[in-house]
Amino acid sequence: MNDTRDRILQISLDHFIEQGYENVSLREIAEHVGVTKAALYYYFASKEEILRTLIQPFLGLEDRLRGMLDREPTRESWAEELAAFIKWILPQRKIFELVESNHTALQSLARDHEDSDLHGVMHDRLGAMLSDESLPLTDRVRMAGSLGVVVGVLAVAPSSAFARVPTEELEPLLIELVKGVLQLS
Amino acid sequence: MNDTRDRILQISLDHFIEQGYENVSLREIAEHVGVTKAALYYYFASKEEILRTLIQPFLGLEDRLRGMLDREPTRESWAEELAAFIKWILPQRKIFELVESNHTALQSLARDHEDSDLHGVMHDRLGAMLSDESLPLTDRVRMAGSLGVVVGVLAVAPSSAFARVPTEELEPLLIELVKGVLQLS
DNA sequence: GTCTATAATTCGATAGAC
DNA sequence: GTCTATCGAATTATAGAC
Repeated sequence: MNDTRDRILQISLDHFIEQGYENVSLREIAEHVGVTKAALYYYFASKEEILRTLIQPFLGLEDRLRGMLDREPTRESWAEELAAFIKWILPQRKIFELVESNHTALQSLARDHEDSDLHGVMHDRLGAMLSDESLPLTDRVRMAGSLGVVVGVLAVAPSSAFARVPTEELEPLLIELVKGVLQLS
Repeated sequence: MNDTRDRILQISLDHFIEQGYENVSLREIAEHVGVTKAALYYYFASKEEILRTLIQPFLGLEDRLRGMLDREPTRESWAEELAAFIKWILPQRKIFELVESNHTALQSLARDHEDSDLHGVMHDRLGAMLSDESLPLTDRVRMAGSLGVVVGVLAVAPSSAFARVPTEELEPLLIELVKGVLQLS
């Protein structure tokens, strides 16, 4: 019966998104779950492990991004990669919110463990790509902007806004927007 | 001679952006400034006051946003408002980064004080606008996406990427992108 | 203005009973 | 599995000397 464990995860997810990982205490989580702080430690070895469990679906992302950015992207290839990313990310929108609203927490999480540094890799590779002056500035701005579209619709906009719009409806709209920003439509 | 005070602000700004407000201790700031923790309290009454001083240029934003969203925006009016916002925000890019990477800190900051709730207002109004089902879904997605473009280029992209691109060069590119996403070009 | 020293609180984590 | 009780560490903030 993993009921308690599931509720810990669900409540942690909600609170981490709304208040930020660092501002949520284990006492607070335990209160909402209806147990004491100590009970949390029966299921998770630490607060960080709760966070790490929540973002587990994202761990494959690092390799994905490495491949994505190693190929010296053009506007065309970037559009294709972003489209694939959109399809992959849409069913996990809420966890994407968690990741996007807790950059710094994930950063230190990866620093301590020799864990895969999700956001560090993304940040560095993105920086390299967008700073590469062999590409025209307009292209680089469009690449950053097209990524911003995805983040904007899925994570910057209040979750209430599009939370109930089904994935299948959102996906083509997003892909069309991305292609538009990259001047490929 | 406000030299120490200025260095406190500058170093705090850098660290808050890179590590997140909650993960930066006053001890750490004092160390980098070259004084002791206690000296910070000669210039600022609290850690929060350092943050509040840094985002002071943004305090006018709340009224701006209120007006922006009270007019039941269309794609056209939203494009105009965003263009004005871009022009206003560009000279303060770094502080925009601070705001964007510290949502939750600013949220609790506003909760305690009866201060103007910068991000709370933005969040609520945006949510209302983007949830308003009297507008077609495509328009609402485009509005969210156009905002995402701005955030993406100025704050999501690593600061190294476009930090040295002059404002006058970035402004027309951004405005063109926004208009494109809103199908107005 | 800046220091040393310390108070007061909170948090993550552990020990051990049941 | 969950509890009570507590530890140790870190943090913000203050008091008072210089």
